[in-house]
Amino acid sequence: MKIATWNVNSLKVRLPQVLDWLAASETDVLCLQELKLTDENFPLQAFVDAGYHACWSGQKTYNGVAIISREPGRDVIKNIPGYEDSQQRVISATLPDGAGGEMRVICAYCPNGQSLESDKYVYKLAWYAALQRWLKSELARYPQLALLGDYNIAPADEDVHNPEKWADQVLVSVPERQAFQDLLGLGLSDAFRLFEQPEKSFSWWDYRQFGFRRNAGLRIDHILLTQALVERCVASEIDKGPRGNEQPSDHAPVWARLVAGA
DNA sequence: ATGACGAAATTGTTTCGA
Repeated sequence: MKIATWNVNSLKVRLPQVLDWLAASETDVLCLQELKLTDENFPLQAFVDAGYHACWSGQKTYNGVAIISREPGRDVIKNIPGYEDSQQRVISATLPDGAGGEMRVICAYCPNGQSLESDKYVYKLAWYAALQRWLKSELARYPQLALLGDYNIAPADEDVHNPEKWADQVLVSVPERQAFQDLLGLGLSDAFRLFEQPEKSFSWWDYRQFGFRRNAGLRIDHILLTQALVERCVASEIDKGPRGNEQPSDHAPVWARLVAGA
C-alpha cells in the first residue's frame, strides 16, 4: 500500500490537483496539510465520489489537516491530547495496514516558527515538545505507527539547497534539528532516507524568484515510521510532478510504499 | 535592507507562509 503526505496550501484551490494525483498515484492514505478552510467547507463529497473516506480538522484562513483513506478511520483524534492549541495542526486515525492488521496514522502540520526571535519560534519548540511527549504513549499503544506531514524542519544540510545561506535560520536551527532528532530517538525512522536518493532532493520550493525552476528548495515534508513499518517499507520518494502544475502548491507530495510481509 | 509569490479576508491592503 501507498501512504503519502502533501501540504496543499489551500484545499479549495488545490482540490482538482489532489483528486488528479490521488487517481494517478494510486495512493491509499493521503495526509493533507494547510487546508485553509473551515470544517463545514471540507469537500467530502468529492473524495467520496473518488472512492475515499476522510477525516479532517479545519479552521478559518489558516492551518487545517485531513486524512484521506480508502478505508474509514477509527479512533479519530484531533490535536495533541493534553496540549491546548487553537490552531488545527494534527489529526490521527487507525487504519487497515494493508496486511490484515492495523496502523496508526498521524497527520501533522508543524508550526513554521517565522524567525528565531519570534514568539512563533517559542511556540514551535513547545509544540514539538508536546508532540514528543504524546508520541511516547502513542508508540506504546501502536507498534505500527506513521507520522506524516509538513515538519517545517530540514533535518540536515543535504536537505537545504544553500546550507551556508540558511545556517542558523528558522527551519534549520540547532534546536529545531534537535527536535527532529528527538523524534527519531523514540524509535522512528525517516522513510526517505531508508533508500538511496538523488542529491538536492527537496519537497518545498519558494514561489518567488523561480524557486522550483532553480531547484532552490528544502526537504521539510517527511514520513517517519516505527521499526515494524520500516521492515515493510520498500520505497519512498518525493513526487515533484505536481509542483510543475499550473497554480501549484509550493510543496510536493512525499510517499512511501509498504508491502505485506517482511 | 527590501521584496520577490500566492492565498485569504476583503475590495485596497495587510498578514502570513517557509
